[in-house]
Amino acid sequence: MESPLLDATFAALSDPTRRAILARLALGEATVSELMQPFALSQPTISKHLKVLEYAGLIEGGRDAQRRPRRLRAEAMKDAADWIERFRDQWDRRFDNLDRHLATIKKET
Amino acid sequence: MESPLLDATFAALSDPTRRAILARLALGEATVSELMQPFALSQPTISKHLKVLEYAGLIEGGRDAQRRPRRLRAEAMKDAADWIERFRDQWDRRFDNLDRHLATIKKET
DNA sequence: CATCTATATAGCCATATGGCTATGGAATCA
DNA sequence: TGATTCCATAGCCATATGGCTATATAGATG
Repeated sequence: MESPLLDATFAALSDPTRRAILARLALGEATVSELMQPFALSQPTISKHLKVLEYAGLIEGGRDAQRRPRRLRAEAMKDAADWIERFRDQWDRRFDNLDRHLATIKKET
Repeated sequence: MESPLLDATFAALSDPTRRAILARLALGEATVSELMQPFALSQPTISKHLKVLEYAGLIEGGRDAQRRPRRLRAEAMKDAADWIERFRDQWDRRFDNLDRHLATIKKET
């Protein structure tokens, strides 16, 4: 039931800067300087965001000389998507049941 | 690009208690006392969680005498699901491109 | 070696979050 | 009316979060 990683994933997704970073990384690997570029934020602030994303398992880092290029890890994202999907299934079934129930009532009258 | 509601939705989903409450509400309307029942948490704490969920647009409240039954609103959840899905599309396309690229390279050798 | 580039880390600050207790208010019920 | 039930609100506390500046470290380069 409980899932600290899922907690961390949703929390990571709750910030617009981090979502933008993920969107950028969906296009391919990028260095910190590159990721920093679109934002009016300091470099340490970006590094902090990257740490949050890494903690959530959403990205991982490599190394290329002084650079620490980040790339996506899609699995954590999938866990989040799965939770919502399972939720939606349950929700949909509920309406199916309601539909059947209403149909039954209609039949009975 | 920015979306305060999406921020709020993901933030709301990042807490296990709130996800459990949503799962319960997927089964149908429930009062605060009913929602409280599975948890070792005080009533005001549950009310606070409900407020967070309501702020995120994930639930809404009705009234029945002293009771304040809550029910789901699926739309906000859908926004979150949509964001992830659009993300995944982009991500998948990237691999498609990579596949094509590799195929091209292979052809050329 | 000296320096420059790329990034991380430390530490500060203000605000948000998640828990609690205490209290208040509205309906119901005796 | 008075007590009880259901819930909200206020206020406190500890910790987390998101921003910053200043500084440290690692690798490249003159």
